[in-house]
Amino acid sequence: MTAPRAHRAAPDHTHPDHVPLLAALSALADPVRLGLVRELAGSADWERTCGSFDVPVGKAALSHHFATLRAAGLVEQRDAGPRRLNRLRRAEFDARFPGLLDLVLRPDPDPGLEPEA
Amino acid sequence: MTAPRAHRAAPDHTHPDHVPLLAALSALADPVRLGLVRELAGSADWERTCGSFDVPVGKAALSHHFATLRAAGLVEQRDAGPRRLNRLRRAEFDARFPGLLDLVLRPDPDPGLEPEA
DNA sequence: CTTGCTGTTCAATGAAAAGCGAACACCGAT
DNA sequence: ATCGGTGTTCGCTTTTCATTGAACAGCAAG
Repeated sequence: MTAPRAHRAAPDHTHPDHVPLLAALSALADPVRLGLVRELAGSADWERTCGSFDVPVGKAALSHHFATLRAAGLVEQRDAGPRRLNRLRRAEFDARFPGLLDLVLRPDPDPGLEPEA
Repeated sequence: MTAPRAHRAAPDHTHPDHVPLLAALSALADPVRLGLVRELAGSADWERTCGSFDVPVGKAALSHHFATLRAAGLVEQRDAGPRRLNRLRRAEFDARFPGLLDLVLRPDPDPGLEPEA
């Protein structure tokens, strides 16, 4: 009781182990969320707030995307005062879907090269 | 010219090398297409016709799904008389997105286990 | 307590995609 | 030429999902 507990409602997380493959794929099959994951992977744990990401959407949409990422077991969030800190669940997610994160974080070899002239 | 050429319009394929990651993920992030890929993986090349798959959709939707799979570099199709034979582009797709097909074809360890009581 | 910042929720819109039935096109066989 | 089987294309409906603006809630500081 003496510990400083958060009065804010804790976000509901889903552990990667309980995430269906389809949910994982769906979560990653979106340009905004893909950007979030990649950007998050470039930072240390708990170093990024939700608003610190460079995405072309408003706060509302952003909040929804983070909820999706939590439900897919990709992101863990912790409250720190008014802001919410994020962490990529690298090891856990990779244990559940080996190689998937590696694939997503690997630089795209040839996204849209023209076939031929 | 003496060779028996197909008068039918050949389906337009996209080589996996030219497929963006997002397109690959989107193609696989669908229950029907996921089923098609898995079922196709269980058969030898050019052994399955489009209509031979056990999916809960009509022909029209099925045709659309196959078009998506072709565009994602997952499936190659060849005309054989009135029917269209399919092949999973295992090696090529795996070279472009290492591990992704393995992941999809791996039996799901724990899709929907209840968290706790 | 009031202000300011962060993030979530609500209600609604718009766009994308999946679905179907019907019509059409192609091939092989009769 | 006609027919049966296979698959595609054409509208059209329905559903799903991303997005927004505004309202709301929590926390920190003044």
